[in-house]
Amino acid sequence: MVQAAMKTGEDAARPGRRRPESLGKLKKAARKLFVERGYHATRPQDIAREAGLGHGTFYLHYDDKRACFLAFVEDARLELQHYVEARVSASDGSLERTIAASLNAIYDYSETHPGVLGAAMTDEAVIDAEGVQAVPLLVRWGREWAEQVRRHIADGSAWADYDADIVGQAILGAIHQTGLEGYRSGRKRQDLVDNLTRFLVRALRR
Amino acid sequence: MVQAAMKTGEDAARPGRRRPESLGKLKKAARKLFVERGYHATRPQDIAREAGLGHGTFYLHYDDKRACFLAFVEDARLELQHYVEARVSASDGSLERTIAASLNAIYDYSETHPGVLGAAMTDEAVIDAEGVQAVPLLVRWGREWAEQVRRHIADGSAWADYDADIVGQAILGAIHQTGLEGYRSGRKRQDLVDNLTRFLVRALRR
Amino acid sequence: MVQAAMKTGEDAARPGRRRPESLGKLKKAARKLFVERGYHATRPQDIAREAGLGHGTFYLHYDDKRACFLAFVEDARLELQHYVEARVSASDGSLERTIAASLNAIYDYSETHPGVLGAAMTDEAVIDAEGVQAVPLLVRWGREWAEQVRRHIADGSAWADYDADIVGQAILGAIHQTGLEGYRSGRKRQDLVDNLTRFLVRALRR
Amino acid sequence: MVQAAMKTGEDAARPGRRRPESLGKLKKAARKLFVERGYHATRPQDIAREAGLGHGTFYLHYDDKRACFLAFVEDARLELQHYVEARVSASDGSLERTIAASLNAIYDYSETHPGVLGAAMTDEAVIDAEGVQAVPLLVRWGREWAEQVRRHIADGSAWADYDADIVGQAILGAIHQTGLEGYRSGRKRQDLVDNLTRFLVRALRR
DNA sequence: TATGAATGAGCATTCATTCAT
DNA sequence: CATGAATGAATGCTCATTCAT
Repeated sequence: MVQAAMKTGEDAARPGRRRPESLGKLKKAARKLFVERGYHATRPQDIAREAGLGHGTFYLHYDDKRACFLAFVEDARLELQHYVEARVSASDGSLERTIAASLNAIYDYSETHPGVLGAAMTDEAVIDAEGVQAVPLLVRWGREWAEQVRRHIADGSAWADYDADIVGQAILGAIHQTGLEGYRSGRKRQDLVDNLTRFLVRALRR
Repeated sequence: MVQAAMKTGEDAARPGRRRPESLGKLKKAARKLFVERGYHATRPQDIAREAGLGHGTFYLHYDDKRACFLAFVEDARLELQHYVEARVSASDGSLERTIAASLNAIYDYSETHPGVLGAAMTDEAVIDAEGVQAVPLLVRWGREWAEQVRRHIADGSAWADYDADIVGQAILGAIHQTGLEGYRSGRKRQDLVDNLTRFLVRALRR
Repeated sequence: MVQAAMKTGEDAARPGRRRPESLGKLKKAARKLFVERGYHATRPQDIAREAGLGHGTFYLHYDDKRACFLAFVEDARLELQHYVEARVSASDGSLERTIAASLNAIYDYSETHPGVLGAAMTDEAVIDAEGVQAVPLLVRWGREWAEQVRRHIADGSAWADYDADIVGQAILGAIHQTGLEGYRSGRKRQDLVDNLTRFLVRALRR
Repeated sequence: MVQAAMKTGEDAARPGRRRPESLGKLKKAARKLFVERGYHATRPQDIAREAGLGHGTFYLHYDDKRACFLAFVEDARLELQHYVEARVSASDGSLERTIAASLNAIYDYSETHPGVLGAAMTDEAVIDAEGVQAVPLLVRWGREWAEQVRRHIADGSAWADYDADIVGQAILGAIHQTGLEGYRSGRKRQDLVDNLTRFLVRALRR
């Protein structure tokens, strides 16, 4: 689904028949609009037009608006995951470096993809009254932090009296809220990273 | 349930000439429905009927749905503030006690007013596409924590190398996220308070 | 539901508050359009406009388009019932007179309410794929004929070897089809009544 | 299932150059779906997929959905006609035998092709708001009955005071309605045939 | 001859808000 | 002060049909 060539502008390979480049266009358009206007103010029709496609084409690729938004969220999640994993695995495993690397990854992502995280974290309760399905994005990320905490407890670098799940959520919450407000009030990124790293390291390190 | 105040915000209804009964009924009904169904799934008409009033009466007291929601949020904010202030001022001023008292106040409020904080924190971007006005509730609470942090830095009980504003948001974020997910997953309140108190005290105390 | 006065054009009584004349207007408009265009080609919006009302008003009075159509059918059924009952009870009870009176009533109704019966008999399977509810109008009318047949069998004026239910449907079917096609091809009403009366009387009378 | 004919109507597809396989598949699929879901709930796309063909192929064989439905109706009409002709010509020409043979043919067809007659008789007003074209199937069948009646009047076996056209429609209506409701309510076929034969014979025979 | 992605007019329905009473 | 009938812009979604391949 996006292997190489693209007909309209690039070069057009000839394998199969036609390239389903529409989905790619829709994804890009959806991200742009969800970020710019938010979920409620974005109509499927707007996404289609932004993608240069007809209204109906949207429904060829997504069951409904909700499915499109969820796909956007999932994409963002995976992208951020790659960012973080790359930075973290490049650091030594120390608590401080892990945290700093994670924070830097998140801020890098935020800077190169402005607004995406904010849009992707739209409370799911808000996008569909019923069928609240799945675990919210923030909670999933909190669980990943819980995993980190567990690891550091196990290797003796973090306090053993913590409940990793609770502390994982706490860390994620601190990062999230700091990032949101830091962004709003125009704080310098290095200050945010420094303060937050210090804060979290002190909270965790035995 | 809150008759005085009501001028901090923007609605301030009709100042209460004779029987401000209707406003009280509407407030109660609005809180009930915003909590039960959320902002989008609650219609002014539903609020009016729940209050036992005609549909039009709603607009006698609120300019629009948004104003009604904002009034609900403001009320919740003030109520929680009273809870926290009462508990905190009853404790000695130590960092640990202050934090523990705050957390207990928040959890007490959540238990006696189930769902209210969750509903009140509905992202404002969601309730009005344009004119994102006002500072979100969470940020305001974060600022109050920043104030606390500043105090503790001043009296030497907290690390002086912190930027109080950043750390204040971090604390609020940790509390918020922990509370949300703790509620979702049914954690025991004492575990939440204990872990979080430990976490924050270690992060702050010099 | 249309008792006397009418505000807009007639005279406006002052009893209660306001007259729910909208429902009456909608009923009239719905009948007109269902008759002229059929169920599928009539949009709720068209009905509202025809009634001189806003789109939304339609949904103040009917849950949905289907409910509106069903109400139209029910009204037509009752009206025809009154026509038939009046004519039949005015005749002596003889088989021939009963049949002729019924047929005349039906043709009178058709002439004074052109197209209504045709529209009202729209197959219900057609108006809603699911929830085929209720017994089709034709079948209900067939049952009323079955009742007549049963009576005539009981008093010895009709053949006792008939199953009244089957024959009731047969009679109704003969009337229906004859009426439809007679209308289409412009047959003289008296010819239809005469032939059909003869046909049914000979079929039934012992 | 019907490969010859197909030119009585209006579609006539591509005359069958090479492999008219696709048309056959489409016919089968269309019949299945029109019977199972009805006209409105069946999309050309569904028919094509059911036939194992691409969506576009549908329009290679039919001008539009309506033409496809009409072809289905015509096929059913011809099939039933063959059934009836075979049975009727096998009987002696007496009124009673002719009627009984016809009824049996119809019920045989209904039993071996469940739902087909019901679907084929979908009111044409319903399948196309404008250009009500063509004579409805029922009316055409009514005319065939009129022909029978004329014959029996001519040979003296039926009352001469009947207008054959009117009575033909009446007969067809009685058969149709009885069949529909008999099917719905699960009447035994023999009862239906017996009662209806008696009913019609008595109505007609001088 | 066959395909299926693309289209966009069209539809039923909702809901925040107004205003005559 | 209170009412609730009325409004109509707006929304999410469907589907018969076309056309580039």
